[in-house]
Order: sequence, then C-alpha cells, then structure tokens
Amino acid sequence: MAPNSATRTLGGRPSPAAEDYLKTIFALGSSGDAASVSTIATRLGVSRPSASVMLKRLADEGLVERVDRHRHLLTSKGRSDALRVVRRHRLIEAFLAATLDMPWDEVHAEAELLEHAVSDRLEARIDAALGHPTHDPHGDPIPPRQGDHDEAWHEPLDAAPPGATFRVERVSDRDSAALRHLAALGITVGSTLVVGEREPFGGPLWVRVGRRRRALGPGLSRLVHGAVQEGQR
Amino acid sequence: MAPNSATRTLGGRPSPAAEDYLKTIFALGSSGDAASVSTIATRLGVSRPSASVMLKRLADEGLVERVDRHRHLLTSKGRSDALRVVRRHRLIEAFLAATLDMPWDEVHAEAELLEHAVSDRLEARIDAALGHPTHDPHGDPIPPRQGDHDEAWHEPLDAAPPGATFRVERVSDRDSAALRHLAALGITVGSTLVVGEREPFGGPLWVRVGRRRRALGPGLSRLVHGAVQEGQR
DNA sequence: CAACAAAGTTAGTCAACTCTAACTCAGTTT
DNA sequence: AAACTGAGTTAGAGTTGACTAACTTTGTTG
Ligand SMILES: [Mn+2]
Ligand SMILES: [Mn+2]
Ligand SMILES: [Mn+2]
Ligand SMILES: [Mn+2]
Repeated sequence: MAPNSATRTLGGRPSPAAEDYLKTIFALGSSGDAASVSTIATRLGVSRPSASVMLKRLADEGLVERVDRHRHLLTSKGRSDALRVVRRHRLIEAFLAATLDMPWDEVHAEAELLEHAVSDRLEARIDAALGHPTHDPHGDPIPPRQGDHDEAWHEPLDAAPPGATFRVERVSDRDSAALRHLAALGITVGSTLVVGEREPFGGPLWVRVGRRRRALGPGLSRLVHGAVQEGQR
Repeated sequence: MAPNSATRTLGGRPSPAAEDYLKTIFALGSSGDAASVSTIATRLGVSRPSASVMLKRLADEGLVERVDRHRHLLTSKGRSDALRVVRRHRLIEAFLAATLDMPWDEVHAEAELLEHAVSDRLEARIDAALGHPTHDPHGDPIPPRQGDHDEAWHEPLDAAPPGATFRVERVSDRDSAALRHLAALGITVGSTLVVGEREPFGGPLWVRVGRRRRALGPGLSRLVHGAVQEGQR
C-alpha cells in the first residue's frame, strides 16, 4: 500500500483509472448502450484484457455488477462514485469556460485530467463561485453534490422533422474537432435552428442558422441534441 | 510501458513522482540546504530507500548529478524540468487566489496535485488571464516560461534589527497553519512591520503591525522574509 | 582505537495498471 | 454438424513507485 504522491491527499476516492472506468460505464448506461468489456475497452483506449481485469476488480470492490457476459451495471456505490467524477468533470469544464474563456472544444480534454486532481474543497469553491451552475458548456447537466440526478438526453437533431424550429440544448463533447466546426457554423448550446431537407444516401441535413444555410453531415447532426420548439411559429 | 490514464495525454513530462523529487531538490538548492537522500526523503514523506532508488533513476536519466554521497544537484535538463513544475505550481496558486479568493493557506495543497495535471495549453491560458504575473500569493517568484530565473530569498524577519521598518516580501508556504495565523495577525505579502524587541531564550519577537503589537515565536518569524525599508523614516 | 549512530544502499515484496499471446466459449454461417 | 468469428478470459510479463528488513559505509565519540 504505497499511494502515489499525485493521489496521496485525495482520501477515499477510487484511483484515477478506476474513476475513468466508472465514468465510462455510467456514460454507456445513460446512452442506452450495453456496457460490455469491448465497448468499455474501446472507449478508454485500453486492450480488452485490461478492461476485463479491471472490471473484475471493480466487481470485487462492489462498484460494478456483472449482469451477464455482455452487460455491466453500476452498483449504487459505483453509481454514486461515478456521479462524483462526472460532477467534478463538468464543474471544471464550466469553470475553465467561465474564468478563462476556454472554448468548448478544449475544456473536455483538460477536465479529463483535472477531474482526478481536484479536491472536494476546491470543487465546492468552484461550485460556489459559479453560483451552483446546473449545466456545463456542452449542455451536460451537472449532478448535484448529493441526491438524484437525471441524465436524460434530448432528441437528436437527426430526428427533427423538416420545417421544425429546433433549440440546441446539448452537444456531445467527445469529438473536439466536431465541436470546433459546429462553433464555426454558429451552432452552440442555446442556438435556434430551422430544420430543412435531409439529402438521401448519407447526404447532409440542411439547417438554417440565423440567415445562413448550413449543411450538416450525418456524423455531425447526430451529436446535436435539443427540442422542437412548440409555441414558436 | 503502460502509461496510466491520468498521465496519458501529458507528453514528455517526468512522472508526477519524479516532478516532486525535482521540485524538492530545486527547493533545497535554493535555500542552501544540502540535497541528501535523507532530507529529500523527509521532505517528500517517503522512506529513505525509496528516495535512494528514485535518485539513482533520476541520475541515470540525466536529471540529477550525485556530487558526493550527501549532495545532489540538478543537471541543466533537471533544473529546467524543475522550473517548469515550479512555474506551474505558482501560476496555479495565483490563479486559485485570483479567481476563487482561495486563502493563501489553502492554495499550496491544491497546487501540489494540480501541478501534475495542468497542460501546457492551460498553463498558458492561466498566465495570460492573470496578465503574466511575476509572483504567487506567498511572494514566490514565478519562473518565466523560458530563460533565466532568480530564486533568491530576502532577509528573514528573524534577522531584522530592532527599530527597523520591515516590508514583507515573501512567506514560506510550507506550513499552512502558520500562514493562517499570520493572516490573522494582519501579516501578508506587502505588509509593513515595525520590528521591536526580541525576548531571549526562544521568546517571541515583538512587531508592530499598523497600531497593534504582535508577538511572533521564533518558528514564525523565520518564515517571514522581506527587506528593511531605507528611505522611510 | 573500538563502539556506536547516522546515512545510504541492496534485496525482496507488493500493488496498481497495463500489455501481448493464447486460450475458451457462444453464436453464426455454411 | 463443422467451422468460423467475435467476445471474454487467463497467463505471463513489464513498469513505476512505494514498503520493510538487513546490510554497508562513514563519521563521531568515549
Ligand atoms: Mn479522466
Ligand atoms: Mn461536457
Ligand atoms: Mn506535487
Ligand atoms: Mn507558493
């Protein structure tokens, strides 16, 4: 038992690696995908045997439950640990965006490392300084320090009917090049789009942003989530 | 060769543990103390064998030079690596103090962890946002991104003659309880004190802060560094 | 000078993570 | 039914950084 100096002071937390596994299982669960060994390994960029071994360890520690060979669920302890990391991650993103004007395509990578190094005390100060924010720069909801959390996603832009007015509520932060491109098109959280034609055979979806017409490839339009505006004519 | 996920993205840097060793050797060098295996081990809170082995590793990597059995010096590569960590550490302290009003007795512990997780890009943003600060909240000089750095300490309050007017320029950040106490006495970087009597046999040094008389034990007055004011009558 | 204490090193372990290679096991295909 | 394929696991090994126990080396002191 010889904790690395980087983790020494951060008490009862899972290791950085374990935190990343928990976060990944949580994310897969929220998006409805099965948390199989392979999916987790791919998401984390580790080999399948590594993921297999780590998942067994997490199961032994009571953080993960192996439902069947292809499905892993978080136990309630595991879920609460995962939520703590997710909370830190999103608060950090919000903090960097707010205090340093860091663009939304950069904050994720920074938070990916900092989430393991930010103490509870610092987390609390960030939360307070930002006025207890509820969403990060990508529209991801920030889990409360304790209590319930709803990770439900909105509808993908993908699925919005032609002619609809669509308000962007959330954009996946996984692909930073995509985020950069969306920003260049004028699309961020809070943007309102008018949905146009979808060209066939994998062609683009046309949308109007302000008075510009923009073409979004299917890979892009799947990343943008939001709601069709009702009362708006 | 299997980098931990927490370090994966931070390229050519020494490991967090190695960075802490380099920083410690640098600090010992600046304060004139010999960087022996034991001193380093004590400072880092590791066993002597651990330090012995790590120092050999750092020497093999060309970061540390073993002058004699009791004296370790940084090579120029080692010094430049150390300066990069020290720069990150102090910028982070300044950043936390500036953006979160974090008190000077808390910033050090946070920076101790964050210094290993902050990317070059984030470091640059922090530096720019603060207007390229030259000193951290304890008055420690922030090494430039490249080029020379002068770590010279001022005179300890300890050594100031009775009757002198003393301007506080720098306070050691090692003991956070001491920092808290000094702040409670109204003593921070920039404070001006009038030095009074030093009581014998390890008794306190009396100083005037504004219109209050304060007693500083020898342990405290050794932490406070600054300069006797000349032109001031 | 001999004895002792302090400092440094070596050897042997351990724990956490990762890897590759080689296997098992299921679920398709043909 | 046999063969292939994909997913999961086991085995063996490497890296980093820590530990304790047991030296050796050096320097101080009676
Ligand atoms: Mn992470
Ligand atoms: Mn996010
Ligand atoms: Mn550190
Ligand atoms: Mn400092």
